[in-house]
Amino acid sequence: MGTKSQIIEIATALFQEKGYNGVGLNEIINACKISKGALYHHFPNGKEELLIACLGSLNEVITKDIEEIFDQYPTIKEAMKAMIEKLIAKFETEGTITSYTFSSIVSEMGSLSEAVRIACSNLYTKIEGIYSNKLQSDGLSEESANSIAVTMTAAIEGGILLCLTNKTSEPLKMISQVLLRLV
Amino acid sequence: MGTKSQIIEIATALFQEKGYNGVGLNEIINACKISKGALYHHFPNGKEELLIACLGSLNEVITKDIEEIFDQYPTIKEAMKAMIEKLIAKFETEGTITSYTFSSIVSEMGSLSEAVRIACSNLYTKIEGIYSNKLQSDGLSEESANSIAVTMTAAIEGGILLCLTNKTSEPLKMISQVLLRLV
DNA sequence: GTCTATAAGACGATAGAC
DNA sequence: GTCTATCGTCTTATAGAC
Repeated sequence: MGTKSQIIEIATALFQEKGYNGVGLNEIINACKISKGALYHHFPNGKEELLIACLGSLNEVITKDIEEIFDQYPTIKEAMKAMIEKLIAKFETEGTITSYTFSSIVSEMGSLSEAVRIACSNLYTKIEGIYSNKLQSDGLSEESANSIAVTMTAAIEGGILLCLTNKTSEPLKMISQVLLRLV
Repeated sequence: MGTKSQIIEIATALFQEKGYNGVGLNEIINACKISKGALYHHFPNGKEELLIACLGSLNEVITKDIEEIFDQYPTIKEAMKAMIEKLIAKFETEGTITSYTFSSIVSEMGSLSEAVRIACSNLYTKIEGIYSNKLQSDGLSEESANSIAVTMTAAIEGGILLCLTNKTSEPLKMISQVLLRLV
């Protein structure tokens, strides 16, 4: 079923870029070239159901994407370096970053439901898990690996915000250097 | 001039918590117990003018607050530790963090104006500057201090997002430990 | 400087035809 | 499964009285 997954794909990018409240259903159906009726056929409970579907899809995409990079490189140092470089390259060509971030949705959580919070929490947990596993296979203790994994997740999410705000990829470049010094 | 500054104060907290698009003018005037006419008297250009006033006010408040903490402690290590502990204490008593974060506004920037982006950029630059100065007075080179300052800014902003998402202060506690190891 | 009343439009959501 | 038409609500913003 192409339509439903196409809606999810397009809506995900819009939500990441502008936030949940920053995107209207009209904007989504225009971008997808479908009608309001079609949208509500696939998501009978409306906009928030669509958002949660987007977060679920994002979970799969991000996990697959990051795991692929992490399988390519033997140590966390190399894998992390490659991952952030990919992020920077995308930012420099496209002018925006949507890849591994959903801070736009998280930061509006004060006006969203508990189901959304849990979906976001699952996503962060999954990302942290990938980092932590690689750190442990590099020889770190579980406790130490978890702390660094959380810091990496936070620094990258924050770094993306800084890049978008300053319209330059410098913050992520600096952060990459500093994070690599941690391991 | 009580009214105008009161509007700014209340609106700032709401914007930080729910994002720019997550807060309506009606919510703001109800919280301030004023009328729509009064709001537009003080901010003739409407909601975005109010937002920019809020970011300017936030600039003063955050700077003063962080500088006060940083003046109290001789090294960045102690100052940063105290700052994050203050953040955690506030989160644990109030259940939310609005203090030194405006990611909610930044992350909606895709749907906001250039003037807003610049106001946010100024804020991040100012915070980074405080960290960097302290790092340099601790003996680090300018280049090294700047990299670490940016990483600290990003990690704290990201850490706040993780705390709000997971409804626990653990992420900031872990991040504090790791960041302090950097200096 | 603050108020009420109102405008014009966008919002999310629904009904019913095809 | 997709469409159009519509509903009620909420949005930002304005006008004009006091």
